[in-house]
Amino acid sequence: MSWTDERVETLKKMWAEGQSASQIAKELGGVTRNAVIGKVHRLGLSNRVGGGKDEAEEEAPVVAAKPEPVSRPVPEQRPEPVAAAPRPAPERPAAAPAAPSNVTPLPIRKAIIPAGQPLPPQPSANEISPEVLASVREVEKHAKRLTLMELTERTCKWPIGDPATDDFWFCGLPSLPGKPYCEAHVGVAFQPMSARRDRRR
DNA sequence: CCCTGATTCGC
DNA sequence: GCGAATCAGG
Repeated sequence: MSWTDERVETLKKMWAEGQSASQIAKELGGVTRNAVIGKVHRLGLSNRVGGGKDEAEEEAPVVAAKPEPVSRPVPEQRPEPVAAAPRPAPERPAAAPAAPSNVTPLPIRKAIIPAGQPLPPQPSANEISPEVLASVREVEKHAKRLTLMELTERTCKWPIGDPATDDFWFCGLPSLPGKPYCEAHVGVAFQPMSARRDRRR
């Protein structure tokens, strides 16, 4: 692969957006993150913050206040065509995590049905043992609260909170090799048929 | 160990 | 110019 104008453009764009070299490399394909970094330097568009080294994860403010300057209500034009939206978890386990939000320590949540659909399936979380639920809730206290963009192949992609509000993030704990979720969440996502059969209490 | 960018240097 | 190897750090 060579650095065609198009590829360079993608590189510039993504780098400007703050994407990491590895993410850019993945997007472009055919190159490693080293190649991307090398190109970035050759293009002279190195530092993007002004700091020197390291520039990794960033604690996402729980509530991102509106960046309204001081006296400029002018809604600046944001020409962001932004490429394809990052895809969520690729697979759908037997018991899809429809709304694990009911286990988060949040104030009373308004019953919002974002899709406006009846949500027929609803794999009733009642079929999950109290022990597992308890451990999951415990684990979620330690969740890394990652945003969609911060997820990788090795981070738990279990959604927590209400997608319709700002109280939404992903578990982010180390996922099991080959699995989309961490140990605790795999436990509730993948349940053997046998264990699912009339487990009442 | 996972990840990040920075630098070097043979090609 | 390119990018793997290496380095330095979180």
